[in-house]
Amino acid sequence: MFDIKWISANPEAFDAALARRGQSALSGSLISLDEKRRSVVAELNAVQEKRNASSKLIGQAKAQKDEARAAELMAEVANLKGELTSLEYDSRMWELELRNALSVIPNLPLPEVPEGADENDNQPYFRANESEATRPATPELGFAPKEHYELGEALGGMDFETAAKLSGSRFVVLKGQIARLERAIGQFMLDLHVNEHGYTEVQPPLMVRDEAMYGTGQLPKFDGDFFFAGHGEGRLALIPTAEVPLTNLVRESILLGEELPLRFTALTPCFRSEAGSAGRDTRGMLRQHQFNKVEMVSITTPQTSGEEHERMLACAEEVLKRLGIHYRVMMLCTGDMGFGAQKTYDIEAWLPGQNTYREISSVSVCGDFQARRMDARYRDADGKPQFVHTLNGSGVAVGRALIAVMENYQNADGSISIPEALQPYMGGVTKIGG
RNA sequence: GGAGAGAUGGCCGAGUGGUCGAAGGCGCACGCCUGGAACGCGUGUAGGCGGGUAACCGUCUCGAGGGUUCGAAUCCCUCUCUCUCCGCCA
Repeated sequence: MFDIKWISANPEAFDAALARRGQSALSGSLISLDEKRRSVVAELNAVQEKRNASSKLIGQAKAQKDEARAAELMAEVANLKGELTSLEYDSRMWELELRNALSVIPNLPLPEVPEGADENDNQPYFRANESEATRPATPELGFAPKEHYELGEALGGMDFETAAKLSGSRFVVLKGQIARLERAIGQFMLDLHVNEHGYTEVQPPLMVRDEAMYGTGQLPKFDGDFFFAGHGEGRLALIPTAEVPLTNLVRESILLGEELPLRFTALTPCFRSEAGSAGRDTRGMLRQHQFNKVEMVSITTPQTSGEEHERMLACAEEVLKRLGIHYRVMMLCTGDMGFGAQKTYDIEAWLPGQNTYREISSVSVCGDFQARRMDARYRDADGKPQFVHTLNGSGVAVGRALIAVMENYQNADGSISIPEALQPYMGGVTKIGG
């Protein structure tokens, strides 16, 4: 959500940034909408002022028992009534119109974000002092690696057929040590962020109101991408990511500057309809309707969101370093970024079975885009309320981390070694199968 | 699911139709007092929107929305949420 005042003051910058996202110019129509709105509001205020002044005089006249004077004033005010009603209606309408127009505009990319159409234009990202060598190496398997579902099915721990009987496609039943491994990965990551990265563990609701979905930008534009459960007359959305409840934790509030940054993390199931991805990644558990994910959310001041973004990326990377899984970091181009993001880093894990990198985490800074939608503010040094900045990142997707562990730690006999970091969570088990 | 109570500023709490954005207290900030503090005294202390370079002015907001009225925190309707008791239940 954008500040119409900012757009009015910087129409060229606004349209230029939109153009980088492949959107046509909007400042002209938005500004004229706002001008109409403001002129109605100004008129409404003037009439209200007149009415209020007269009403006070009526009170005084009545107090002095001057009924004649009171009657005269009352007649006067009665005439304003129709005008008032229609102005109130108009101002509400223009307000809504402007809000609706603003609510479907995606966030603007930061200057350093590379311009591009799709994922092919994303750019590898390294910090200073960082290179391939500072990240875990690819495994030297010495045999033809299998894909995770081949391994999982052979081990009897991954059952897509039965899941289909229960729920259809894009679901899986995990069993035995594979189920335990999935749990271990989630626990390990959650503990890492809580114990070492300073995040507060949260167990949020998995079903949320439309308002919460609107706050983080999932609605109104992407209604078809989610599951909804009927609830009374209305509905509740099954969260597509814990970003929604974690970020909305601060909605409609004014925080103290000293409280920031706030850092939340949660391990939750996520639900996505995958409506637009028929035929993509249909085998295995890469793309499911339901999956677990550890999410990180930070609430910061505008001054610190940039460095928090780097910090959050490092927190997510640390998961892969500890698991010893090779990965790369990509800075998403303008065409590949999500609706609410100003800048996004994707972490892509190396999957030997697929012989490619696949996204396992996405870390975004949203500026005040979500804060405006949620009305989440803090008091700055002058005590003035300002919108916070919000960030979110996976730390990381559990289902995909399971895939990565299985494919990277597979042995020639189809067994899977357990990375050291996970062994305490597996009751000391060092290998599955074999 | 049944019965009842309630929602006011950072917090507590008064206010049942008229000058109330709202008494009083607490908290907080600043000033005075003090060697320094406490005490005491004084001043200030919500947010949105519109106008204005600004000081400031106007307007809206007492859970949300609608209604009655010249005028609503106060009256009426609907909704949301919270609490208590009963029933059911992981």
